[in-house]
Amino acid sequence: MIDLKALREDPDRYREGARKKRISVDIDRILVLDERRRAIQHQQDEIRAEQRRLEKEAGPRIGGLMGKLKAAQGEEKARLETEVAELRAKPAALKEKIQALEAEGAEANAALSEVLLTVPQPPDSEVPVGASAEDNIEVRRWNPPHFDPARSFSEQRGFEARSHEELIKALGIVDFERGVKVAGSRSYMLVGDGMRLHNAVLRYAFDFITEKHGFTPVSVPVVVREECMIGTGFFPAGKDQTYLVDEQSRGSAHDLYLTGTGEVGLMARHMEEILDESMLPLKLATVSPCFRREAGAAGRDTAGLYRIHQFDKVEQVVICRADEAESKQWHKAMIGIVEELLQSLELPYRLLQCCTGDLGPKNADMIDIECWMPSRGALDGQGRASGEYGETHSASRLYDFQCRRLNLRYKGESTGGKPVFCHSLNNTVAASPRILIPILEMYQRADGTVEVPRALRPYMGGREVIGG
RNA sequence: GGAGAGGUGGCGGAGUGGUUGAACGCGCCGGUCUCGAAAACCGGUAUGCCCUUCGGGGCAUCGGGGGUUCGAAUCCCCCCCUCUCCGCCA
Repeated sequence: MIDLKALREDPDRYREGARKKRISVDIDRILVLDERRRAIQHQQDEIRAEQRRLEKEAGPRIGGLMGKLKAAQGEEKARLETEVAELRAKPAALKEKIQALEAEGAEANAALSEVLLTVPQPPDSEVPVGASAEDNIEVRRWNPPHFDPARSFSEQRGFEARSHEELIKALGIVDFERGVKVAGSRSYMLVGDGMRLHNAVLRYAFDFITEKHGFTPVSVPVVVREECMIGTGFFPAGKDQTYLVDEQSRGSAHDLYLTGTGEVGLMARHMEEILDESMLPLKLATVSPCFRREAGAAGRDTAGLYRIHQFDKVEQVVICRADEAESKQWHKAMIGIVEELLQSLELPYRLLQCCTGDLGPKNADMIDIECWMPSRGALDGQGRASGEYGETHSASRLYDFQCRRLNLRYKGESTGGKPVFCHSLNNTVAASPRILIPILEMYQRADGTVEVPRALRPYMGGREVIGG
């Protein structure tokens, strides 16, 4: 949610922000609706004030007259009755006016809040302007010793890389056929060492973020109410990317939605709260299943573990004071944690500064982290992939956009005791099975077996190899 | 699924038709006392929107919506949510 007052004062900033994000939103309509709403409210307030004045003087008079009326007779009685009726009529007339205005105001309000929810957070000025992920800008790369994605896999390793799909098939560690039988396209079932490796990564990542970096472990509901989806900024824009649990047709009051990330539960946990400044920053981490419909992605990345409907993810979230420098610092820190994790897994990666067109409605700034995946990218003459970076992490900085929607505030000395919306940030720690792609492909050996990364061995019962 | 109880300010908890935006307690802030602190005592302490000559003023808000009434936290209707017991169940 953006600040309506700020929009009123500087509508161009929001026009420009939406334009840069390639999101269409009618700012003028908001200004008109806002103007109308305020005019109506103003009228309503004045009439109400008048009504209250009347009611204060008319009440006791009516009481007095009613007393006299009991004793009165004939003309006197008729006169008193008329007077009482007059006294009663005035506020009644005002009430009708108020009700008419109320209806009008409610309409304007509803229309306004609906459009307001679609106004994206303007991107930070330093975010490069661009149309889509194509225009994202590489910030830096990191390579483990003995491997550089700039040179071919075979040159460096002495054999041709197999894709994770080939490796999986040979090792029998993912059952796509039966996954599809059970749950439809983009479904899978991890089996044996596939499931073990998946769990190992998640447990490693979870311990990494909670034990090593002090984030508080929390579990999250993954079936949530709509307020949580709106509050965290995923709705209305992402509604068709989300699975709907239709409970209304069964007589329940509300439908529920499957979350696409643990971020929803972690953030929504604190909605409608006023935190004491001393509690901040809140550093939270969870591991949860994530569900994504992948609507509009038909035909893209259909094979393998890259784009699937359900996966598990360790997620980190920070809720901090409304301080630009502080939240920027947390953004860096959260990215640093992921870099440390990927380096410990010795996976080549790069950081991308996402351009405005790739940000999504809620972000002011976003850094993607991509791991090197030998099986992706353009094919050569022999049908061999050249390898390509593939997105595995995404670090978002949102200022108070999300907390405004969630009505998540804090107060303390620095706010002068007044409640102020918090800032929030989120970043992947590890999402699996997607992260298994670079792990399997980078750790494969000439004989088709896969070495277990050193960091994961404690989580694999000390095993060093999968297969063979 | 069946039966019942309840939703009031940051929290606890009064309040069943008339200056009640709301007693009282806790918490918090300021002051007195003290070398300092605690205790005690005194005072203050909701949010949102709008207007403002920046002193302040107006309106709304007691789960949500509608109704009765000159007037509703209080009465009536509908809805939502939470809790307890029973049933089922990992």
